[in-house]
Amino acid sequence: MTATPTKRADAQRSIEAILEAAISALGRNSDASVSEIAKAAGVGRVTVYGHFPNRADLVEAAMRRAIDDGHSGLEAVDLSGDPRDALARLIDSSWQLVNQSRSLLIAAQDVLPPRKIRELHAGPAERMERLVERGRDEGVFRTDLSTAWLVAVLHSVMHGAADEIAAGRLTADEAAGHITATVLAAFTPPS
Amino acid sequence: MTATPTKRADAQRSIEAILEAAISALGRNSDASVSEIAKAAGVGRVTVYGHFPNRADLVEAAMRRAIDDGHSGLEAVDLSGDPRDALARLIDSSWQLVNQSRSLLIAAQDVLPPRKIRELHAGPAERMERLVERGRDEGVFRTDLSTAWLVAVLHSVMHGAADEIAAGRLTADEAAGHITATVLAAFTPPS
DNA sequence: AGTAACTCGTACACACGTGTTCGACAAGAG
DNA sequence: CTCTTGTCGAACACGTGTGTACGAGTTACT
Repeated sequence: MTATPTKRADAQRSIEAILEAAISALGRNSDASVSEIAKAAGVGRVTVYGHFPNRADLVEAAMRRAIDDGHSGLEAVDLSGDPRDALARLIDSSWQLVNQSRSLLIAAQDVLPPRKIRELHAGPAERMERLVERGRDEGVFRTDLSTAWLVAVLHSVMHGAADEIAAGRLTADEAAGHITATVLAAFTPPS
Repeated sequence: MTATPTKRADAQRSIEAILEAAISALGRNSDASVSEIAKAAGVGRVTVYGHFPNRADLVEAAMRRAIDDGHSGLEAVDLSGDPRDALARLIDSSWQLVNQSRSLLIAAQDVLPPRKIRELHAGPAERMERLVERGRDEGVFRTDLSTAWLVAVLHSVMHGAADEIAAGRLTADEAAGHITATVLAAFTPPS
């Protein structure tokens, strides 16, 4: 009868540790096993299954957590003023997140259906799209290509930069500048 | 004593079928098993191991074959004249290949060390780099970013386009034009 | 025609990951 | 303090993929 509405403090700590470990472990290796994640969390493998029914559910929870954490930081970015400057600011802030959790994204893509992925990204993606739309309206971004394509290009270039860093041909410091310089040029209306 | 220098005609046919099936199967599913590949080739799984010691070696051979096939087609592309036009022509020809075998590339990345991947791509990549270099020398491509980065951007955008097609937000027909329009703008020197 | 090369199916050994069950034990909540 | 909740390790069942071994049958060279 005396149902316990909230989880016990003990359990909350475990869940916390597991999610953090999952983000970290999957960030390094996109197909890390549940055992590895449990070990990284300082927790037994069985305990993980006590809180998450599947590996898939665990990955989804980790993904959601990582995105939510990043999203709150992104919302602080000022998107007013010249869209080009605003885009540069947004890239500066987004880039770190994309670079750190790109392996986690791959893990999610392996396990989750595409629509789930899209649903998780809906929040951050929307702000980006609105900014691009505004730039198009104001004539500083090109309109001969669709907004969806321009956003996709931005994503591609960021992921490409992450690959270049992994390959050792680019340093993390240079990346943001390169991305901004490239994307801004790509978004400029053709003369 | 009477050593047979060349493989028997029988065996050559099998190897051929296996490689073709591997390219096709891995092109659809980057982690297709040896069984699947063998079945697709109309051959027993054991026969595959008779010609390729590992799954990794098989993937490498398939990758090499796919690249060589594509490379010979790419060599026919005329790279003289305005570097922008030449780049457009090269993209037109390269795009199909990248789009078709992107899943195969993923398979290769899963199994082969990065330096092997790079080594396999060395041939096609070199022509591309030389073209970009020439464009930079002639002042039509920007020099404030490294050649390596510009080439990486081109790759990223092509792979991104492949993703967009897979997601159903872009048709294969539109792709080449979008890629060219985007990359040409990205390569233009900043005013 | 004879011989070596090749192919096939089945079966085995092995490794790895997932998800579940069990019983003993610790820790939080009332 | 007591009882519920959570944790732990070990073990099990299951599935999947890799690579190897064997024996019998078939195909191509000479």
